[in-house]
Order: sequence, then C-alpha cells, then structure tokens
Amino acid sequence: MGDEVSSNQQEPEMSQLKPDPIGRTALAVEITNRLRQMILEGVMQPGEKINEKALTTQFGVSRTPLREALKVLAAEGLLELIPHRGAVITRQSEAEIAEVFHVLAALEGLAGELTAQVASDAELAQITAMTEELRQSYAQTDRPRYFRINQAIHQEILAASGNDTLVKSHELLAHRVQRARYQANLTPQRWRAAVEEHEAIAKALAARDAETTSRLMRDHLLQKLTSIRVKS
Amino acid sequence: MGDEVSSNQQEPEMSQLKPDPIGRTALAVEITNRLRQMILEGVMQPGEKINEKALTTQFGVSRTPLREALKVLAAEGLLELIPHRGAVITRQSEAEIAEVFHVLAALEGLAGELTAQVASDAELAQITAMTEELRQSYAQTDRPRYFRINQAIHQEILAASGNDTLVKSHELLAHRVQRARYQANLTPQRWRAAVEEHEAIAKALAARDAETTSRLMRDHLLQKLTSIRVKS
DNA sequence: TGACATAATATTGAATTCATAATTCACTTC
DNA sequence: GAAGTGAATTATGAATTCAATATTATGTCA
Repeated sequence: MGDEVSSNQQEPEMSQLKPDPIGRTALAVEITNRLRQMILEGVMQPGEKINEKALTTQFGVSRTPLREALKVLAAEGLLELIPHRGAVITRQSEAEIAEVFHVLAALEGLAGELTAQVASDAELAQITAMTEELRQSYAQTDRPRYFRINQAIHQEILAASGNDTLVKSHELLAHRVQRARYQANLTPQRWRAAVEEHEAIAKALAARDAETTSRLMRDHLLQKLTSIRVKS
Repeated sequence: MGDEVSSNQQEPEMSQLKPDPIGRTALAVEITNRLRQMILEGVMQPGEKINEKALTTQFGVSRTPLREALKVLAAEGLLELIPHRGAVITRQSEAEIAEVFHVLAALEGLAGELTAQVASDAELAQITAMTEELRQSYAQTDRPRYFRINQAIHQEILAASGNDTLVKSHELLAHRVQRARYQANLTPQRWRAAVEEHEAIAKALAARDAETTSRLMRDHLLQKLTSIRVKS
C-alpha cells in the first residue's frame, strides 16, 4: 500500500526543494509565519492572551486556519494552549532564557565543530570576510548593521555544518530568545569582547581546528547570556 | 492593553502544572499523541500517505481536530505537509538519522555536564542503581528490560540536568529516531560495550566530573549511531 | 457595602458544509 | 495499442455552524 508511494519517488541528489511551485501557500502556514513574526517582534507581548476572533478579523481569515497556526506555534513553544481558555504568549523567566541559551551554546558548539571539519574553503573564506565586516560595523558603532552581520555569521556557520537538523533545531530555539537577544544591552566592553570572540572563531575555523572552534562558539553564546542577565 | 493581562497573573513558584484537572483532554492533543505513537511504533510506515478521511473514521472524530494534529506532527518533523496533496510520513535517510544523532549527542553531552554539576546526591544514586540494573538485564540477556532501563537512564540524566528546555528539545529529536533506535541491531560486542559505557558514565557522574561525563555521554550516543549504521 | 449565587454573554472546541485543487478513469486520436 | 486530453471522482483547504465551557454581569441576601 505504501509501496507505490515509495517507488515513484526517487531522491537522486536534490529532489524536492520546492514542493510549491508558484504562488500557492496554504493560509495556515502564512498565518503561522505572520503570527510568529508578530510575537518575535514584540507586537504581541509575553503573557498576553490571544483572542481568536480579533485575529481572524485582522487577518481576514476564518478561525480554522488560525487555530491550526496556533497549534503549530504552541508546538514551537511560543504559545501556551490552555484548554477552553485560549492561547497566551509564553512568558519567559530569566531561568528559562538561561536554559535556552545553554542548549543553544551546545548546538552552536556542535556547529562550530562540524563546520571546521566539513565546510568548503569558500564557506570559511566567506565567514572570515563577514567577520571583518563585523569588525567594521563595530568600529563605526553601527549597531543595526552589527546585529545583522552578527546574526548572519551565526547562520552561516550553522549552515556550513551541513547538518540541516542542527540548523532547524537551532532556529527553533533561537526564535524563543530572539526578543531577549535584541534587548541585551551591549556595553562597550561586551561589544568589544564579542567582536574579538568572533575573530577568534573565524581564525580557528580557518585553521580547521574543530576542537577550538567548538569551545569558542560555546563560550561565545554563554557570554551572550551573561550580558543579557546583567540588564535592567 | 497587554498590561492588565500581565498584572493579574502572578507566578509564585509552581503555578499551573495541571491546566486540565480531570478527564478533559482536548481532542486535538489526544489525536496528536495517538498518531505520534502510531508513527513511532511503525504502524504507519515512512513514505506512507495519510488519508484524512480514513483516520477520522478510525478515531471517530471530525477532520478539524485531526488536521490540527497533523500540523503539530509536521512541526515536529514526523510528517511532511504538501499543499493540496496531503501528509506523508517523513522518510528518513541514513544521512538524516546521522544528523539527528549528532545533535542528540551534543544535547546529551550537555545533559551529562549539567547533571554532574547540579543533580542531587539522591538522583545520582538513583542513576547508579539503574546502571546496576542495566548490567543485570545484560547478564540475563533480557533485551526488552535492557531497552527499558537504558531509556530510563537517559531520561533520568536528562531530567536531573534541571534544564527543561534541554529535556524537551531532546525529546523532540529522540522521537524522530526512535524507530531506527529500536531497529538497531545489538551485537554481543556492542551490547557489552554499551553497558560498560553506561557504567563509566555512572562513575563519572558519581564523581561529579562534568567534563568526563559530558564526553562519555556524547561518545556513547555516537557509538549508538555507528551500531545503527552497520545494520542490514 | 460586600460576598455569593445565578443568569447573560463571550469564547473556545469540534462538526459540518462549501470551495478548490488533484487524481483517476474513460474516451479520443494518432 | 499507446499517448494525451477532458470529464468525473476524490481529497484537501477553508468557512460556517453548532455545542460546550468559561467569563462577566446582575441581583439578592447577609
């Protein structure tokens, strides 16, 4: 029964990257993405209760796809679904944020290790170039650009690891602390240290020193956590 | 607007552990769990297409909660949703399984590290006791019991880490390879080695040697991967 | 005046219905 | 006889409807 499904679906190299050829995205996933974005951008505050009806009118859809989206976001940990009482944006305690950062540190540590081992020379060169950009944006005190490049570097290292599961797992958790991440106060000392850490990472990567890269990335993340902690 | 919602909701210590007192579980989550179990137990084979109508009659529910369940399982990575063409059980290639194991190894490594640092003496004693049980089940060639205890030990170490985010992240990924894990052929050599690895882990934990525990758990997982690879 | 009980309202949970896209099958044509 | 086209069928996507639970409002009694 499942056989014919198996047989007519070959996977030579890169088979299905585009399951949806043109313009037809399901409403539910569209809503999921928009809602996620709204939560991450802080449009909807933690602890806030979600009113389904209000959102349906805002999005111009029915409750059915909206509720499907809520289920997905709850599975991602962005919402908490309470039976018969609706969904609330998960409020993150300091402790929970710390938990997430510890896991992220482990994941990025793995990413560093793998990337040092398997990334192409071109990818490593790209990371080095981006790190130089990072240094520039720091020198120019261009915080938005710094944030952008910083995030891009992390993503690049993740992607270069060649482990898509790792990328996805990281992404899921990174979402959860994105708000906190933006709010992190970047003191001059911390900013400078972060840049130096990035340069050390790029150097270790260029040398393909998996062990060191792993440790540096791990520590880099944990440092980021402490910089968040000291806020307020 | 979100303020009054925030203010009237205090979180002293353990506030809401039971959002649902008795007997009233939402249909959608019920279906999600049952479907997940079916997939993990191999009742539904990878690559198999899911027929919504058939499942609704089987479960005796309407399509609405079923579809919500499908969305959740897709978010967990157990299903793949193709627009207008339904859901198929994700087929896992060797490469994907390897990816998951690498991430699991990193997560369990972190768990070992944290547990060695923060677990109570009672928890560590419990792990040691369970490890002795594991040795017994090995000596008696009691595979089902071995599997059960093995899984329990891993869960216990995860739980003792005190990092719930880590537990949940691990759980999510562990689900994905549970099928492969059961199918792993436990050769006599591998079985013996696994028991010894577990004993080494218990020993390192008892000594509260975070560094060693972390490394051992990580390697233990990677060994498990190789034992799966050599099958067939 | 304040606390409790009860009714009214609003919101969520789930089933049904409608719309649209994909699959299947028969028929035509080469 | 095989391939391709078009209609019929089936399955999925989404809106609507119905039911059950929770929240709010109102009124009564102490």
